[in-house]
Amino acid sequence: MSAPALDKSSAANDGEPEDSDDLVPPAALEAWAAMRELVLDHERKKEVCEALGLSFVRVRVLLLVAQAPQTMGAIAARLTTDPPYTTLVVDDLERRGLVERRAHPTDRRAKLVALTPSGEEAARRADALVSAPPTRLAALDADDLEVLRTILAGLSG
Amino acid sequence: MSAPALDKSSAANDGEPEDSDDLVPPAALEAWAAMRELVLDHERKKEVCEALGLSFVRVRVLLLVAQAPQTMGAIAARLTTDPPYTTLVVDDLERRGLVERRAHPTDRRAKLVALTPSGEEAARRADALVSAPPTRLAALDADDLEVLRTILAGLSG
DNA sequence: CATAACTGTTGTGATTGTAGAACTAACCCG
DNA sequence: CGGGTTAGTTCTACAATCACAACAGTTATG
Repeated sequence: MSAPALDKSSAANDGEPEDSDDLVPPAALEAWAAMRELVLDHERKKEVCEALGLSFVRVRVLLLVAQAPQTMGAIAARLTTDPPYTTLVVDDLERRGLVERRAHPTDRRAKLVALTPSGEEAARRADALVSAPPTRLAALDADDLEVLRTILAGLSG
Repeated sequence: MSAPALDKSSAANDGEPEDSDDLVPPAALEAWAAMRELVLDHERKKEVCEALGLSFVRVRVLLLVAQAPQTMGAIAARLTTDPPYTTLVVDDLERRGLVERRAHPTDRRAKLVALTPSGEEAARRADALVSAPPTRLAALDADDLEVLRTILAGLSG
């Protein structure tokens, strides 16, 4: 990469309540930039989508529901899609036999979206593609990787 | 987050030439998962888009061209959009006075897309939002951050 | 020079995602 | 019970993205 032309002297943000720190350590900025580049460069939306024959939102639903059955609201919140569209997407996945809507145990209004067996299979394939680290990461020293893992493990919310 | 339900015993991928390693260190898998979660969780497409009044592809073009003027082809390749759509997006940005098409110095077919002054201003604002690290990252020890920065610096391709 | 390859554009159409109002069914609370 | 709220759906209209074919101008190649 050549030299970036942007003056990044003030990377503080103004409006948002989140990360409203005024003093961000430079090391954090650089580490963040490197991580962003690594992750965003390696995104394989195209590959995953055409491997499963699904649009990316649908894959995200699959991957989310694979962790645990979710209500429609939870899915919408996590994917930042509005309720109508969420309904549409889940309808489609249900029509394909990948998910099913179950009754919510305590709230009869809500529905729990869960994977069917073939949905699990699809989710597994998607996950295999998505969670394979890029070569340049996997090629690091075992020691460095261990350090990375340890530090980053503390961040998982 | 509760326990994931997917069996990730084999995260090796089959088809792609890239990362075709069969032996991926577990630490790499975990580090990768943590980084992905951090980056993808923190994406602020919505905020950036409504801050600039532009769709996300347009913001990406701005950010890309901010590094250095690019040909249409280079933009299309980097954003994985096809040429026709790239033309459309750059047209729009040009109409808004954020970028301009200049003549390519050596190839008269090609055009170099560069930022106008107000485009630079917009890119600066976008960058400020996008490159601000999440709080949980910035909140790490100075030592840990330094280690992260050092290890990750070696990966920037 | 003639042909082939490349860069970018135009035009058309399909697919995907976004936004809003209106509605049903179920829950909650006084 | 009755009014207010929530979860999800339907319907509508629209913006954004993607895909395909055809084209002009320029460059490269034999």
